[in-house]
Amino acid sequence: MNPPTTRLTINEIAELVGVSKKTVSRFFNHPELLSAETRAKLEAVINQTGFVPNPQARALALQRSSLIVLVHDESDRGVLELVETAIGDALRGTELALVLQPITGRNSAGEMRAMLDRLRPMGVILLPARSDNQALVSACDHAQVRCIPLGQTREQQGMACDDRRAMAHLVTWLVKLGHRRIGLVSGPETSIIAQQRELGYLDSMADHGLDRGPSLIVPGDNTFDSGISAGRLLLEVSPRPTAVIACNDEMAAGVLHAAAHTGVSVPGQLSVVGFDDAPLATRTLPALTSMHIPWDRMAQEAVRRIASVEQAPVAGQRFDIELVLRDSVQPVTPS
Amino acid sequence: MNPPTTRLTINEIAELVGVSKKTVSRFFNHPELLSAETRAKLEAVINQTGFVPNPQARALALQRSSLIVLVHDESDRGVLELVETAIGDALRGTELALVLQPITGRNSAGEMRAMLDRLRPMGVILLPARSDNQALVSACDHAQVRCIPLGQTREQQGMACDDRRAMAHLVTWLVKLGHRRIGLVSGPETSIIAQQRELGYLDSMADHGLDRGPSLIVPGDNTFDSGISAGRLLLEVSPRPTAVIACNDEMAAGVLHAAAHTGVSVPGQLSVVGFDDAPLATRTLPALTSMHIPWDRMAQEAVRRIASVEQAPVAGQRFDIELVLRDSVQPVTPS
DNA sequence: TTGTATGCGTTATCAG
DNA sequence: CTGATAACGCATACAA
Repeated sequence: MNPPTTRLTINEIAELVGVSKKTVSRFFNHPELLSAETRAKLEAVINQTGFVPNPQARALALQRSSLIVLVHDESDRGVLELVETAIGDALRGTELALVLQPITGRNSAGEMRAMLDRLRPMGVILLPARSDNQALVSACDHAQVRCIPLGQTREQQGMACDDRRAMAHLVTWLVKLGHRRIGLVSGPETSIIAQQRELGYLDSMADHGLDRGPSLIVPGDNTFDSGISAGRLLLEVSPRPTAVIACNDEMAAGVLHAAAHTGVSVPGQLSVVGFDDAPLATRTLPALTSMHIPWDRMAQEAVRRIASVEQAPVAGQRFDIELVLRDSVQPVTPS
Repeated sequence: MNPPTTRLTINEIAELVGVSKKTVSRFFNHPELLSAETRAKLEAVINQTGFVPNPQARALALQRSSLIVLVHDESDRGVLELVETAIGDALRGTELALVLQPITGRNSAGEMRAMLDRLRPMGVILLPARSDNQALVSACDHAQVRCIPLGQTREQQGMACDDRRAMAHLVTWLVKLGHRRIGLVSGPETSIIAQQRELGYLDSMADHGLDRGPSLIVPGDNTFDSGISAGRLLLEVSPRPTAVIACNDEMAAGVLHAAAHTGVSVPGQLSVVGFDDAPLATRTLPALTSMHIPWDRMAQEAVRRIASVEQAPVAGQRFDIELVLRDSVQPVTPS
């Protein structure tokens, strides 16, 4: 059942079947080049012995390991959590393993190159806001490592959603509920996703002829604390917004806290909506209405692309965003 | 600065310095066996070129990779998040990388052996409730890889706290605040940590001569949902508890929800305290008073032990638990 | 379609 | 203290 002491090698399999080791190797890498007969014989023995090629040796010969690296910048634990779980599921029963690589410093390209050089991974998945960083993608290209950014990027590669359109729809929905003063807690300025969402907000506010003055837009950095600060600011503008959109759930939770500290009830006096639909959205009180970004599906598709043998450069793919209704939004009550 | 195209190998370093490759190898593995002179020459060239031994080749020769595996069962994201971050910090600037390995199935020992066999990691860190599973520790021992369970275990190995004593203190503290009816949402029955905490609760309740009937103890499984269910149950017992302790923050958040749905105000009518002091504890409303388990320090110490060259079997180490005061607890108000 | 020889970059053995 | 040589397990020319 399980190799008792020492593992089988390709040599022993070869001997067992009565072929050369190269033939065994081919069974794994180019099975189509084998005669049906030898293939069958090999398959039998390999299944029976449960032989698996040694990944370390493979890595040395191939200059490429069986690792998938998830690069993140620790700025958004919610997304990380979602993606981690999804990749874990996708990798179950696979030979592949997931490496978690925080890259936070200024010299991110350098850190990336060093990592690539050490791990020689099979592929890299970039999480926002690292997915924006074209230098990281280039580093992977240069190292011949497949790289898939998650979330919108300038180059439209990778797995992404149409954040601009989704945000516009969200604003329209709030307007239909009677909201006229809608605040926005935006994400990091340098983030393409944050930019797109802000544009969607501006689009839609303009469409509805609503005030979109700068005081209604407060920049955040995706952290809970920045959500609190932004929320405080937003609650001070007058007339006070009746709804606030935050670019992720962490910040939305921060807005909830700001409201509580200011004595503003949610959703009674203020509606709040987040982005990502992270686990946190269900933990808060009231539970957060949130835009569901299918991070899990994007991650799983990314894994598929990386694991696939196709040589073609991976084309981008688009996913839909859906609104998940919970308890933090209410129609405006006529006063 | 950075290797432009192809990496340097030990051979080229050897040639550059004018020694054999074995000598270069020794520089990294047994520097004490080199003459001060050769060592100095090597050091100069190695620093200058920034040469780093290829981990894949090293792994093949040594039968051991430069990976540290974090094994978890997805039951407690809060702890995972804390530990992940801490390990990330500890590994910064190191050659080591962190792989994330969920092990959830019934055949956990089998999955563990397969992983060990494939990755041949430098060390394994076990998170609760996987740290309880002696079979997993044995699998590591058998494979000669260093294994460090986090949190209390039957064998008192690894990094742990005195959960029983801490829980007893917590109960005493609540009693001093005037609480007499104190409910407990316990963890998974099979978890040593959960057992110890329950014992601590029982100890202390008995010491204070308080009712510790079974209705005040509701089992949970560390998930948010189980916290909600347990909270509902606890709020129905009469007379109603004035305080509830949950064995982790996720479940404590669930109790918060149960209270909200039942119209019981926290901390006004019900005090709630959690365990772990996970990020979630600050996100909830009210923010959770929680027992701070130093998961970060335990994880970093575990990494240190794994990375150290010492041959001695790693002895266990004890850490302190501290109460972190937030907004979910209040003294009992005389009615 | 299959086998032979060689390389991948490092470490360990055992001489000197 | 140091160096030639053989592992480590697999993959890729190239030849048969």
